[in-house]
Amino acid sequence: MTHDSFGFDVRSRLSSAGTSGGTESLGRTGTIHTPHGDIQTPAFIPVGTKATVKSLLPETVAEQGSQAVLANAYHLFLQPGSDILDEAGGLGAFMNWPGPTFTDSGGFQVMSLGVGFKKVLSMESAGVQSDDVIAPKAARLAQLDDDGVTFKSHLNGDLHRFTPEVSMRVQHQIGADIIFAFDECTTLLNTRGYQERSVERTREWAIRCLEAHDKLTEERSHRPYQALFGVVQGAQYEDLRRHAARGLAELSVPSFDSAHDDGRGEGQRGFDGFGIGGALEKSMLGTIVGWVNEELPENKPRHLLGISEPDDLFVAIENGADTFDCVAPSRQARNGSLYTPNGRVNITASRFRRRFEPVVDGCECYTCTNYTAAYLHHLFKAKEMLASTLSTIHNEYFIVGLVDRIRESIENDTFADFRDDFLPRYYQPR
RNA sequence: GGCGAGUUACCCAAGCGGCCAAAGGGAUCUGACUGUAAAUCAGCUGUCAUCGACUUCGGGGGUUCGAAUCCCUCACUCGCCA
Repeated sequence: MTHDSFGFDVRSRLSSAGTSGGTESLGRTGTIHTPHGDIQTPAFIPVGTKATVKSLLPETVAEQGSQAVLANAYHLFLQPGSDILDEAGGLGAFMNWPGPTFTDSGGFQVMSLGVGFKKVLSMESAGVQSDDVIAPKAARLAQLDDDGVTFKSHLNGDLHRFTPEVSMRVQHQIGADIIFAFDECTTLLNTRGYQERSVERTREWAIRCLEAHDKLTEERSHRPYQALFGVVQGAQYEDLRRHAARGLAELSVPSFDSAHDDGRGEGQRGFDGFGIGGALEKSMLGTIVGWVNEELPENKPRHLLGISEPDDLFVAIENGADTFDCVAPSRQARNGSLYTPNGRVNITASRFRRRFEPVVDGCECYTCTNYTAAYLHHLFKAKEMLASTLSTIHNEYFIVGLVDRIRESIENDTFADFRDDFLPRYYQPR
């Protein structure tokens, strides 16, 4: 009872013996099947917001181990326009990426345009709650209502409106293999009451996304099948998270599209997978992912949106997350912050001026096998664009490879050993 | 040889009697970045030090309660005219 072109198989489970406590672990490995290839999970998916992983050739993205890339509907809608992606034959064809692709719905952008937003907040700042604007970076560009969002383009100020239906249309035009429902992304600083209303709004939007998606899938049956993931919100509240997850998992709407029946019966459509999004207080990340994944069906993939810190990856995978995306590896690379087994280092620091060794000894990435830390240091100091390229290769390789090794450790039943070896070294005081 | 303009912290450059240890850049150094308005942003940069203290604005000498700022003088730089 699987789709002809999309599906998910669990391959092995994280043994509970390998984790703290004696309870059954939610962690697993598996395979996501898409029209453009399979993704072995857990997997880290690099972000290519505007149909490019900044500073990298698509061939290079593949060489450093990435199985898929994630682009953004909001950005591509504004520029060059999702109709152009459609004419080009879809995101993959347009950017010359033959593998699987994802697009984010634009919900997060609407949020971050509305308020100065930090996704993972520290405990201190999480203490204060308010629905007022939180430290706006500039004037608000977005206004939210129950039907959708009206916003000004950050590029030229043009007025636009996103609704669940618009997001679905845009994401169908872009044509990624996996697309996300249009959700409202709150911050930890919103009040409990606001989070409740927001979860309800996201659920209503999810229904509209499913209906619009079904219609578009029918209309555009000449295109490869696109899987739709619902997004679980609910901030740091257990009851809201569980309620949101259960609600989305149970959702199904009448479908035109019997060809893509997912097993819930002829003529019904539900989500193909799920995203976990929204405000996450770092110390609760694993707990929250666990609540959600206890409610979500085991036979569908779960994507944790916007996370890639090593400790977050371990704890999220242990709690049943399958895929991740995050801008951090590439952004930090461009800003000179490189990953090592002993934590991040700022390659622009003067101590690297004469370090004629790889950034990470023994690292098998293209950068470390061919260039020295001193050379990267120089490229940054000289503001040469090769600095971004070489650093991004290293950082993406590091995080993609880290998740690959976590996957292997689950299959070898050495997850806990690997984690307990890796994390203390990575976060040791320097 | 004559006339004019100038000399400010690592560099460029404001300041033209007190609010100046001295604007603003750059550079240096350090740090941050979690569904990318990010090749971005923040802090630091005379000395010692916790408040605070001490020595700076080409050199020297004056005027003044008080000078980077006014006067004299010397040195150097750059223009234009011989």
